[in-house]
Amino acid sequence: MAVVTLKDVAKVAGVSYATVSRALSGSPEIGESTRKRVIKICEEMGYTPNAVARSMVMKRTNIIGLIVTSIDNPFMSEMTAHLEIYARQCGYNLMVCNSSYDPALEKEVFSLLVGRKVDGIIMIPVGSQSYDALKTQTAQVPTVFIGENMMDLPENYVSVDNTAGMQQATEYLYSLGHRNILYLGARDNSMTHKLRADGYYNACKKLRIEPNVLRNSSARSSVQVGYELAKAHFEQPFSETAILCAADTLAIGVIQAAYEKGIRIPEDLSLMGFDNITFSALPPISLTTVNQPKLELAVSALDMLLNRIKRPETPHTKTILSPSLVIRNSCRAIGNN
Amino acid sequence: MAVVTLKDVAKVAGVSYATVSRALSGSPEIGESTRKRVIKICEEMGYTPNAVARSMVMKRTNIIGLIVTSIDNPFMSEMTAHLEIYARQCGYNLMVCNSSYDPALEKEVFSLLVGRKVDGIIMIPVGSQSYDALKTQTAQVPTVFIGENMMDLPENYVSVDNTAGMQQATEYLYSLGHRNILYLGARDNSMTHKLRADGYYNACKKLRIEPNVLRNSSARSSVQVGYELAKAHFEQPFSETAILCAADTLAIGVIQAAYEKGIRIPEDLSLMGFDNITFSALPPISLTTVNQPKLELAVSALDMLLNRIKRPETPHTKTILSPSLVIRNSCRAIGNN
DNA sequence: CAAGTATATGAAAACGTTTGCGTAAATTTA
DNA sequence: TAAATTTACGCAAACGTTTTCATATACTTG
Repeated sequence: MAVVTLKDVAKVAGVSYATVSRALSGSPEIGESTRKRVIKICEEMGYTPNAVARSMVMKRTNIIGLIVTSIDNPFMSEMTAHLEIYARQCGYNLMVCNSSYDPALEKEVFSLLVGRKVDGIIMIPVGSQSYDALKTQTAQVPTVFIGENMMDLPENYVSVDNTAGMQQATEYLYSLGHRNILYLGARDNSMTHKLRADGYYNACKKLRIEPNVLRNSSARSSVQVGYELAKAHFEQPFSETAILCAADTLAIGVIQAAYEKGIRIPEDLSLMGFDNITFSALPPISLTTVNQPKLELAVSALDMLLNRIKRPETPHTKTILSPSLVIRNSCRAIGNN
Repeated sequence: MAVVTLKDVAKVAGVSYATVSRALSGSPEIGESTRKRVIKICEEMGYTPNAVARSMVMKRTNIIGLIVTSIDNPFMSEMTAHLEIYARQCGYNLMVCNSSYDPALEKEVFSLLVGRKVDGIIMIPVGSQSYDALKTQTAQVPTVFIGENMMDLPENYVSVDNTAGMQQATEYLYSLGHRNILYLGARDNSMTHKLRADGYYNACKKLRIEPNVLRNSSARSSVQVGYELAKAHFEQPFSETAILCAADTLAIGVIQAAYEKGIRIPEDLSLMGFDNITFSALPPISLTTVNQPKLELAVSALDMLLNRIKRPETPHTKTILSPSLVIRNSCRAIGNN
């Protein structure tokens, strides 16, 4: 069980351990014959370099920390998968932490990762307020935020153009003939949600239709919340021909409430979401929605982080990606003339 | 940006760095007054211990490696979330890697984690054959497998009693009056699937009904595969009143195929799955299924691993947990007399 | 109060690498 | 062929901790 180290190899090969190190690192300061001989011995002895010791001297761990609110959330887990695969290709490993939607915990795991000397941190923050809480911490290690739009704050982030996406969604419904569109699930405590609502309002103004918003006063957008909001709404008679949700999860809750009321989608009511989580593609759901390009978000975020790791002095950058419409079967055209 | 180290603190405090170390580690070999003073200075200077350096001397990283086939799979991501939270409570961080269902990659990331000097590895293997491929590697670091039943192989694993679960599912359908039950999706290359099929056969024998199996010849159980199998099956007239699927994903594919054929679930056909992935609870799906207790699997696996880390000489252990029926709305009772 | 014991602290080794510097041998140049 | 240059390698420091051992001081005890 004794682990074989550089020194062991050096002893067997009859060279100094500097030579072994150089043989392995591909340094030019070494003779070709010795290199081959040393490498052969390394293989025979089953030598694996100790990454911890290397980190110690190189002052670099090749680990990047990832903080997400909750891994078991389709959006996050998909992002995580993309990030892990791409990071590994770039020579980095991922240390993953859940913040569990708790700002205090978010701060705690951030410190933990700093102590671990990760080379950088990518995080999907609990909310925009994370910025203030983490201001001192993000100064200690290169950090990139994903998903949450930090506006003009001096932070690095990559996000989707939430406003344009929601505007596009509204216009799509309009193009199908809908004039009475309920916007369901606007939240006040999230910049992302504010921006999405803006998109809806913009479209309404442009298309000259009356905005109609059902707010979500809770802190999260979950299936449960969508269900409750819709259920209450369906109690009274309503005149909307379409519901546009601030998130896919909400839309799935609406489906449930509609089902219970005998309201058919899309025959009786058109429905749209936002995010394009994996669920939404499933045949029994088949939700028309706005896609967040998760792979591109992941790749951009990592590229941005790697850049900052190389050149920490670079000014902060933001990348805003374009969302796109994903048309499935939850909306139908209605006569409108 | 200069990071403050133990030595810096020692210099300011006017003590040796051994003393600082002791003050922080809660060693009793230190005067109460110095301890307080040192700790205060640490806080003032914003000192964070360097985990890498500590790992170096302690020969322990407090990192555990997690290898999953694919993070963006509801079963895995839920397990990962449980594992991360519990591991952190135990003082460990998680380094997560995707094997992407590729045995070669699985082997590669395993070595990578060994080089990282993780204290232990938890893995959801690509398949039972992973055992042979990794035999030499699992000898290098404490390893626990999750999900896949390794039978009597000398490995540590925690799994669910797949046979009992599927038997229970079959019996449930029987109790609802079903006598003609199609078992859909049996795979040959997976021990887990073999055991599940065994459960179905056992029940059939016990209940004296004729087994009826539709095999899956591909390597994975996906929604797509379920859809294709069911679609082909539905082309000809069939007499089954219920379909029991080897996995929830398959069942969701069946729902799609049924929907397209105008077959209503559960009115025309009862349907069951296995795993209880998050999807299955969603209202438009509402699948009756067999639950794998994911939290318990995660906790048992980590406990088992931590034990082996403490006492590597312990003989191999296996834990088999009990699955349980989750009754939702995809099955109905039929007259049978 | 002397001798012994307990307590608080410092010095230094160790963990396994990478790398700057020095130098002997090999090669080139004049 | 002597001098200059290049090449190949070894030595040892450094990275930031923890911990063993030694030791000086303070406290106990008879």
